[in-house]
Amino acid sequence: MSLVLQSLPVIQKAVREPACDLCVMSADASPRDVCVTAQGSPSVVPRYAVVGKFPPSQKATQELGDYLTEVGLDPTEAVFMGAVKCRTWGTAPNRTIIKACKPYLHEELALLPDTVTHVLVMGNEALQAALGKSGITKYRSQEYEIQTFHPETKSARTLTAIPTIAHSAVSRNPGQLQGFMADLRYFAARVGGKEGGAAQVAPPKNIRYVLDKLELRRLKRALENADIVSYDIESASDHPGFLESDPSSKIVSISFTILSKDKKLSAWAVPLFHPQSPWRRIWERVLEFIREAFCKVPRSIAHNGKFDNRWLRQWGVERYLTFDTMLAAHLLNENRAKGLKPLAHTELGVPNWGIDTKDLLNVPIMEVLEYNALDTWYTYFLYRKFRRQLLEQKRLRAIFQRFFMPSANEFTGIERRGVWTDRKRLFTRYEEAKQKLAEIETKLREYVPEDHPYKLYDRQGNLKDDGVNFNASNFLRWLLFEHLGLPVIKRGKEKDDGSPGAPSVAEGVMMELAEIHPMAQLLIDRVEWYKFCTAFFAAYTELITADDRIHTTFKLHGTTTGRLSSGKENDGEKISAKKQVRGVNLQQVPRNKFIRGLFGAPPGSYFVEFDYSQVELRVAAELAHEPTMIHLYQTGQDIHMTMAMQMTGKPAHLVTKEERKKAKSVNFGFLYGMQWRKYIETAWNNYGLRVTEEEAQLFRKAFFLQFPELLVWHRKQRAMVAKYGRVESPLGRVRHLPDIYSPDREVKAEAERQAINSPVQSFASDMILISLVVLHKKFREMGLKARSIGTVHDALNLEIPENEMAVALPMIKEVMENLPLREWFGVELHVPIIADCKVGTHWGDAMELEEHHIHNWDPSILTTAA
DNA sequence: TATCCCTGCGCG
DNA sequence: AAAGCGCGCAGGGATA
Repeated sequence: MSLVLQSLPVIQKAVREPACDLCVMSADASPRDVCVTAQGSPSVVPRYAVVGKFPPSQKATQELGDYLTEVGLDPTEAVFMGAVKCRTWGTAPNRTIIKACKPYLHEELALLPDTVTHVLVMGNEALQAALGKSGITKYRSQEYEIQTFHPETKSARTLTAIPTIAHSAVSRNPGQLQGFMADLRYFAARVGGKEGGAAQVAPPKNIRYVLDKLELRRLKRALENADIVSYDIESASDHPGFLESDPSSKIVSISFTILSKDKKLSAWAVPLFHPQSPWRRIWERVLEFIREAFCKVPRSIAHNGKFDNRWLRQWGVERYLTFDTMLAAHLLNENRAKGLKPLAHTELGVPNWGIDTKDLLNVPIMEVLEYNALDTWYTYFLYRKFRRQLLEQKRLRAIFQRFFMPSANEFTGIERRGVWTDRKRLFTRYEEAKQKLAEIETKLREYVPEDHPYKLYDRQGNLKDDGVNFNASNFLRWLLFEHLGLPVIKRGKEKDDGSPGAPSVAEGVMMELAEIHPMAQLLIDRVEWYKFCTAFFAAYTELITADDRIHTTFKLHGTTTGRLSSGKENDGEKISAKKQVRGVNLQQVPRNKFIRGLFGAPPGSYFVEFDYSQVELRVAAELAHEPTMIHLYQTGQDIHMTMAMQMTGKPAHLVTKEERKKAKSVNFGFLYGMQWRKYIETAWNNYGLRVTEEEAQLFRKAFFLQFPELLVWHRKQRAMVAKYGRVESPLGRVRHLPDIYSPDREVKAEAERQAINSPVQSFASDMILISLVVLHKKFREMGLKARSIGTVHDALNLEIPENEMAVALPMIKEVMENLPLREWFGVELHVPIIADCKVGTHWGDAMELEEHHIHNWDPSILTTAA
């Protein structure tokens, strides 16, 4: 269908200013393209409006019209407007331009006929112009009001705006399509006049508010007769990280949606510590009253239930979670937004029912309870939908049941347990680090001139601060490249306006500058100590709990491949205006004794690390059926060492650990599609090694000559993703790569490399999750107190009592090297899988055990070796 | 003051 | 023409 657009005469007459010179755009445009106002189909009564970046062009509108048609909207019933009214080529609209043009748009909006009540706002520029907000990914998918008032016609209007991303962004990155279409469907339903959008699920007819003893007893009976319970807590804490063990932490309310054994559905909300709660003083007893009935319900559902379970466990409620809707959503589509609200929106068509959860204690109790109950209500309906989808996909279902949900439950314990931290070392070493940093900065200051253009003055003109900042600041760039006149070796990203990026002050650049100026080496050292102080010691000292342990949150939904991410509970959480809540990522603890030596096991136990040796290379060898690699592994050889020998030209016994580690990054680089140019950079940055272009090309060629099947496998993955738009790991984890259909070659090539990497990374990380759940079961069966305390991608960290070591070590090795892959997934490996073991009182001092020491544990080997 | 984007670097 | 993958945290600078 072709769409013919014309300017709407009423709006054009009132708004258009052909001589507009409020910004630079008009100078670039031909006269007829200056100040192009609202367009629509003549002789059709418009029913909705669309705001984009520019006035609609025929081609762009046609494309958009197809999307609109797909969700049931008639594009001829639309009024199209631009945030910027001039049609130009070459000039990108910045904030100043959008601001200048904004009044025109609001005049247009004020003049829209009454048949138009909803506005689709597409892209960040339109968002800025229509709503005065910036950050489309944050504001999309929700409803906002636009108040318009036209001074001449004296007409006031309230329009409902629904922002989404620009459809041009969708064409470039097809990965965005799903969320975009959900937004359009939602918009279409609202234009259609349906209250609550395209809601497929109605809210509960009534919510049972448990405010007295009678209702509490009824709730208990309902739980006793329940087949399924969906649950959710609201919590509050003075501790900014919301750690449940903080003395100030309380459960504000708890809610349930219950499906009884005779299939009746009901929603319940129980106020607990809320200030207006009738149970406030005895809330813990109320929880205890329903504890057993709640824990015995056969099936339990929650959205990110690991969080709720940690808090409930703090007050003695041990509820095993059988179905987590967030994790199911992630497994079914790793790319989508996983919050309850966005999922209810895209999957059930339910509009946001949110309240500001930051200040729950000051929200009226009934609002909190309703909100809390709706959370469980919609969680229940998400469960029904996702359960059906998982039942249809056997392999995903196996993953979900065999180890995804079990490991989620295991991480409840791991996060609560935390990792033991040597308090004494922590605080003394922090002081040492600060001292070291101060020494470096003293030396650096010798190169700072008395006069420099970065001094800061207060209002009285007194010197406030010396403006010296050795971080990657404008001051540092001035000092190095203007004052000292050192050469600019590399620049950052080009600016939007085409001007060159700022000179890079990264380590690789400093390594080159170190040959001509002594300051560069000092800066390299400073960066390291600064990072130690701020990102590690500051966070550790702040977050260590009274029992000498540091806790992190592991997200099972944190990555696209199935790896875990580790860090703070909520991204972007803040204490105050300036200060972020600190988080600890226990997967990025620096690999040196100074910092890894802070963590360990308390007296009476050992810190034990089992890691899969070269696991990604082994998996790649398996997936590629690479005969040389497989042979090397079957004969017990080390591919990283082979590469290290090639790079250094040293024989095996002279290659250092550090050199081998660096060769590793080169192997992974080539394995996953790195080109020779990037290899030159890698060799220099990681290795301090100068490689010529010829050498780089030779090395890469040699790598693939040695392992020729890898290239065949690369081709196979590229063909696979081109055909299906997705790839799968051997266990059936799916990585959707819609960007493979992008017209942008760079975007497409990126998707191809991801298609190569993903199955490998997925499989390797799933091996650790499987280890975790099998081991946990073994520990329980064998009555051991040994426990996992965390994972680091291909490694499992444990805390094992001294008297269990002899039994635990060989058992763990046996389990990890012989996972039930055939029994659970029908997968058979040809490459041997090896788990290496390190033991120590502290992580940093842990010693690698020889195979016979694993089978014949003797604590004295730790001391005799030292 | 709050937010966004970028740089830089810690880990696998 | 050019292209390793996967993360989280601290900080600077621009902008409204």
